[in-house]
Amino acid sequence: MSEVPAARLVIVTDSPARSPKAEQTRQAIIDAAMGLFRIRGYDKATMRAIADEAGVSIGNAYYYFSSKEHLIQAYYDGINAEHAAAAAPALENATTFADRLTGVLLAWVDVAEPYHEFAGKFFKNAAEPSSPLSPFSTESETTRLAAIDLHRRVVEGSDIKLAKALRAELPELLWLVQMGVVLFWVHDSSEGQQRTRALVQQAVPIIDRALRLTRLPGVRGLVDDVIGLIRAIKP
Amino acid sequence: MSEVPAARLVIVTDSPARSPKAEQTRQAIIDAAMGLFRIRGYDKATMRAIADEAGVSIGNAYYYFSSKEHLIQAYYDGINAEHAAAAAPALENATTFADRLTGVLLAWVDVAEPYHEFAGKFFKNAAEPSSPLSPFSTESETTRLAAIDLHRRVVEGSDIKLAKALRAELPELLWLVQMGVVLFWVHDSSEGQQRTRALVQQAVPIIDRALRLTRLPGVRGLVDDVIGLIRAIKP
DNA sequence: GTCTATAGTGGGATAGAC
DNA sequence: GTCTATCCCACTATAGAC
Repeated sequence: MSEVPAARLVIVTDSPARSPKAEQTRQAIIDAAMGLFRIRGYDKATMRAIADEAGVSIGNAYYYFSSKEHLIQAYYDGINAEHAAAAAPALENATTFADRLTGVLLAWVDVAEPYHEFAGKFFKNAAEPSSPLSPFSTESETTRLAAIDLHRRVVEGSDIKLAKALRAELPELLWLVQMGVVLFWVHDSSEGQQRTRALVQQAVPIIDRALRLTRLPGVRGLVDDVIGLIRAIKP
Repeated sequence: MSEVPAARLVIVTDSPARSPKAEQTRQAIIDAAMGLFRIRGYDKATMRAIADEAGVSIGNAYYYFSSKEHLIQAYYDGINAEHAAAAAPALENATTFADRLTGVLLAWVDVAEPYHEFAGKFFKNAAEPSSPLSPFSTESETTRLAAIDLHRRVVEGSDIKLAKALRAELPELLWLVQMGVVLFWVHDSSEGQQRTRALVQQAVPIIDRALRLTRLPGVRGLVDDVIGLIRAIKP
């Protein structure tokens, strides 16, 4: 259940341009950090210990990651890349909207599971608006757009029929749903995060039904207003 | 616009039992902290500076507040008390559901405004499950229940007609809406948080309409499922 | 460009005397 | 309840090796 994924996280940030050797060092630091985060927790995994474990000097660790938080950012990027990979089967095989969305959301829970224990520390920093780690920040725009794109594929490959305007906003709305799942997941201390999985499995059919109801005559006007509001508040 | 409220915040936590002298010291620390937070920002308002400003030693400051974050919690409690007071006129005078909800939500924005700049610091606690400051934690249950109670009064004093089960869950749902508003507000850098105010004013009528639609035949079954889900995931 | 070693700063938090 | 002294750690600075 709580195994580290066999494959290494392959990180895709754009910090210092890579030589093979540099890449190796960089990866060693990330591996050491992730290992220590899991064993000791975020606070007790000191930069000294991480550098030590990776077999480099503190100075060198800071050469690659300008703060302890940036180390987390690397981890965050890794989860996103893994998520895209883990979601691929669902996006290839499932045809109904509900199955596709469930597949993508559960894939995230699977991918994130090994890091659940210290994830709180990470999301804590992410929740602060001034932090570059915030999912709403410009710094994490690339990551965010990639995640939204995943949900664009959920919608586009599905059978669902919706008003054009709603369909256009839906990927972003589903990304917000995913953020909600993450918030729930962070607080979920059940074995293997079973409660989060149950939430996804029960919530998705409801979302699916709600979306189909938007074509109902009495509801359509309301949906237009919601769309209008969304567009008004987007920066 | 950004004035500190003239009246001192009277804090209602339950940390060390009060002697008059203790109360005085405690309040001096809070006053110093709030002043420095606003002038220098959270990070630069060091515990040393706060203790200094309050005329006590660092050790003494930690005697009253076991961490810098707990200093913020005291603050948070103060905002909630102020919010209840500021919401009272709306709860006494407004009769429609929409007006009552708008009044309560805008009262929060008014009360919180002077501290918008460093508010992000305490908001990030929401995301960290292990923190006693999390709005979902058992430690902040009293505060949370008081806030939910405010929304219970929004519902009870209003003209809205809803299915019994939905009506029972509504105060908690409205509290979640308020958390959403807080999330938006924290990221809102517009002058006087005008965008948040606009959001509230546009979103409330939509919520109002959506709630009234729940009595529609095609929608009723969906609402029952949502209620079922909510009850299933509540711990 | 990659890396080491080391010395130093500042601030959150604590121990223990009074 | 209050203080002083101290610890620990993130982070910086620097000087230089390969």
